[in-house]
Amino acid sequence: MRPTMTDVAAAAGVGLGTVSRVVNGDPAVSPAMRERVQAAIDATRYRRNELARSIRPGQTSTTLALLLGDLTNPFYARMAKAAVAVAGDAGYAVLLSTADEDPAAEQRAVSELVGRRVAGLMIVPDQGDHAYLAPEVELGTPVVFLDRPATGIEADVVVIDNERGSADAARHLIAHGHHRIGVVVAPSYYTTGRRLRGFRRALREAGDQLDNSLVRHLDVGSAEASAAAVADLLALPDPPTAIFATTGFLSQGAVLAMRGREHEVALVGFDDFPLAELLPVPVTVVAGDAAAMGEQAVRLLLARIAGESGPAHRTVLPTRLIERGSGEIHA
Amino acid sequence: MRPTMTDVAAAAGVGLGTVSRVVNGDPAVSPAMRERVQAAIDATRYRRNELARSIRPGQTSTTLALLLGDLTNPFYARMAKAAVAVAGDAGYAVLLSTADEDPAAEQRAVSELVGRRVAGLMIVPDQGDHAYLAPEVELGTPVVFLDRPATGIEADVVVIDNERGSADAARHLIAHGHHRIGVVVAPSYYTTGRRLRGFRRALREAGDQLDNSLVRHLDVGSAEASAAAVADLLALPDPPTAIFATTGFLSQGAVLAMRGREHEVALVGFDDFPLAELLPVPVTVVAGDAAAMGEQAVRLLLARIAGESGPAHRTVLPTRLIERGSGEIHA
DNA sequence: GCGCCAGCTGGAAAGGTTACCAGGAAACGT
DNA sequence: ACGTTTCCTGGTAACCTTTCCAGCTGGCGC
Repeated sequence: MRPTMTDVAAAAGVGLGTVSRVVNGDPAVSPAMRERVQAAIDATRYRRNELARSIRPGQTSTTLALLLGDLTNPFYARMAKAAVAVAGDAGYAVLLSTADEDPAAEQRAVSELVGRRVAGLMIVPDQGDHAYLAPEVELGTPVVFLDRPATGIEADVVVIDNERGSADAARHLIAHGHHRIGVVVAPSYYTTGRRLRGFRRALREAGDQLDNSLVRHLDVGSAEASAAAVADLLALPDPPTAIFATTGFLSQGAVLAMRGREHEVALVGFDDFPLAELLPVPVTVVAGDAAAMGEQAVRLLLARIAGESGPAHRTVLPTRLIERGSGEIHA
Repeated sequence: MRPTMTDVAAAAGVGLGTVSRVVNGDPAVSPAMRERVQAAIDATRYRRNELARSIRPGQTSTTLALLLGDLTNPFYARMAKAAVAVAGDAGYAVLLSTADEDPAAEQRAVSELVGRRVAGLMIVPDQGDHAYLAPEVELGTPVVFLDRPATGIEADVVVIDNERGSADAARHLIAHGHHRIGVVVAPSYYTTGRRLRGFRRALREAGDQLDNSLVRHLDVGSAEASAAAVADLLALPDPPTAIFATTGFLSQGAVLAMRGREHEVALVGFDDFPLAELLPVPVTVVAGDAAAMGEQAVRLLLARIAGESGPAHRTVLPTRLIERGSGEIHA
């Protein structure tokens, strides 16, 4: 159906090897011959078959895989966008796969991707054990974890500085006079745990203390669950003067619950989200650089593909506190 | 490096063909033999090489390609998520590529993808000519366009009903007593043109007329540009009582510009966006079903891959008016 | 002028899989 | 009991590309 090198060779009346050399820009071919073959390539509309190319031994395909939970989360969308861009610049395509936080689905997806002989795997891991990846890594498929490390295997990882970011949030609230702070914590594993820890520690270092009765651990990380928890907190006899939400979705839920009482309660959230500055009361956020995370992951992968074999790298990206004036106590 | 069928055959002491049959679930193999081979597969950790598999004649790879402009746009993110999910269910992986609205980049990306012998292409096309795709389609790679049709080639397309959706928006505003309506139009080609047309026609059908001096065509589709244009409209001696924004980003810019005057001016926007209901004044939107668009595109592609060869399909998905109470005139 | 080297070209093998063909054994019918 | 059919298995070719090797030609040095 599609023209092959053989077709081009026949059209140009040359050998197969010569066509290959021209296609790959091998300098060991005379200008006249190059021109003749190129004409045949154009005439036949030949396009090199990357698949056939990468079944050769030692050859690794020029495709990376990105496996993540939810593309609808703007953080992951930005991450994916950056990863695709950087990979594309290096001549790599990106196979996108989703696992929706389901360990079994993740494992199935990895199996699919490995079957396609991707040159490297980028994974936003869930809390399950990732020892099952060891044979793949051993067989030469490098793996990079994003946003959170994985248990059961040692591999490169790119995370943001959850603790420091949360500490910044805590200090921001303290500086604005808050002592009674409610916290909504998403049911995640690594990131939210770190965020709570960093927040708590910063308070302690400031001579303050987090009131555990004001910390709500949610069963699901949805805005609705957060809204319910925050409403509950605000209904207390002695409600908190500020809320810290550990994820973007939770912040949105908090905004929902604070409707009409925006000026009584301050809100700081982890993860920036679009429109945060347009809300009735602008929300101060701790922003992680999703694009940098995606870029760094690709770079790590490319280095491993190129043969780098040192110990696992751990990249910790800084966060940025974006103050949007939600700190003052108005009540 | 990685175990191959030959390794499995050697381990099990059987022929290559038998291994292939077991791997592919061919029923013409005795249970005893199946078990023996399966044991060897498990022992060697064999995984079928999809690349080698798909270079065979007639065989098409089990990979689809999705080429879009901006993954950061929540509409496209939802679309991509749905497409990946549906494709995955059918055993297809999705190669994600971005073109950032640049015709040259798009063409380069398509070339890359075709080189990887994807079984089908999903493209969110920009305004350039797409005749260059004709040879690919002829050579058996089906193409589906999403969100907007492409010129220069006949292919399946999935769009939303831009005109009817905008007409709904117009009727909504009329029903709430608006006659002086400002419109911000993004510099896009197909969608925004349709939206403006549908909006204008609905007004005319209601015996009203769109004042062209209140229609602002933007050079860029950013929130900032929209904010500037809306601010300009609101600064008129006789400002509009309502704004219609033709895209989600433009709506957000309008919200920005309307700050502090939310209760004087109504806002209706095309495209739903997160947090629209949390804004100072909830924004009524015309929502297209991005997920349905992605799903339908994959389905069309799979049908074509399966051999369907009729004329091009044109799927027009309905929109939904989500009223969030922004219609009343408060001034 | 002859030999040698460099430069260029052609051919063949390999890589992992599938499809097809042939062959062997067992079972069944007569 | 013999022939035939069915069931199962093994081997081989083909897919498209790259790599390696061999061979050829022309040029240059001595």
